Amino acid sequence: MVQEETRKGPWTEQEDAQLVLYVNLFGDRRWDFIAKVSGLKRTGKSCRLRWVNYLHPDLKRGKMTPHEERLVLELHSKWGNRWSRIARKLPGRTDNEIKNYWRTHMRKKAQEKKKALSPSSSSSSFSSNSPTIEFTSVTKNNECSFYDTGGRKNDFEVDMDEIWKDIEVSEGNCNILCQTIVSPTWDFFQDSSLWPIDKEEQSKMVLPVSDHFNSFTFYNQEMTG
DNA sequence: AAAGCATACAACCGCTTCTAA
DNA sequence: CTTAGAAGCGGTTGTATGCTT
Repeated sequence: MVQEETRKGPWTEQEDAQLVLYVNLFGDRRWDFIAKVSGLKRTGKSCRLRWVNYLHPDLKRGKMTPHEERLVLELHSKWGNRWSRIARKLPGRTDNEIKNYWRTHMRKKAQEKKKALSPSSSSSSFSSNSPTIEFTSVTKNNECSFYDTGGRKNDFEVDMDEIWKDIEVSEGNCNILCQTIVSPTWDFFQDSSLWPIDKEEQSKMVLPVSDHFNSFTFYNQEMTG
C-alpha cells in the first residue's frame, strides 16, 4: 500500500480543530490511533505534541509571571534540565515553554552576569561601551553542561557552563549570587511563601553540599509543612 | 525605508522509558 | 521474562516577528 505522506511543519486552524475534535472523542492517550482516524496526515507523535504544547484547554498563555519566573529558576537549580518535571510544578505551562523561556531569559541574565564578572569590565558593573568582551573565546569543545540547554550557538553566545562555574567559584555567598543572577524577582522570592512541595518530591530532594543555590533556598524556607 | 540581527516560540528528531501482550 | 510498540522527554532546528543600525 502507498502510505500517504505525513505532513510536517506548522499546523493549520483546520488541523487544530480536527485534532481537538478527535481528542475530545477518544481522549488524549492513543495518539497513533487518533492520528489515523482523524484523517490528519500527521504522526501520532506530532499530534500529541500539538495537543500538549498548544491545544490543551488548561494551558496558560502569555508571559511568565514573576512567581513563575522564580519558580522556574529555583526548580532548575534543583533539577537541572528536567523540563517536564519542572513543568508539573507550573500548572498551565509546558515543558517546551519553560525550556524556551529558560534558554532565552536566563541566558540573557547570565550574559549580563558574565559581563559584570568579566575582569575587563573591572568595577563598573555595566560598562556602557565595554569593548568586545571575550565571549567568543569560551571553549566550545566541552560536552553540554548540566545547565546548558543546547540549541543554536552563535559566536556571541556565552557558554552557560562557564557562566555558572564562574558564579559558583565566585564564592558561596548566596546574597551575591541571588542578586547578580536574578535581581528583581529574587528579592521578592525571599520573603514570599513558597509553592507547596509534595512529600514525594521532598523526599527525593538531594542537596549537594556544594550547591549554593539549593542550600540557600531550601534550608532557608525549610518547607514549613 | 531597508537590511541585518536578535529574540521568541512552534515543531521536529532521536533516544529513553513505560506498558501490555 | 521478553519484546515490540507507544508515549514521554530533552535537545535541536526553523521561522516569524521585533528591534537596531
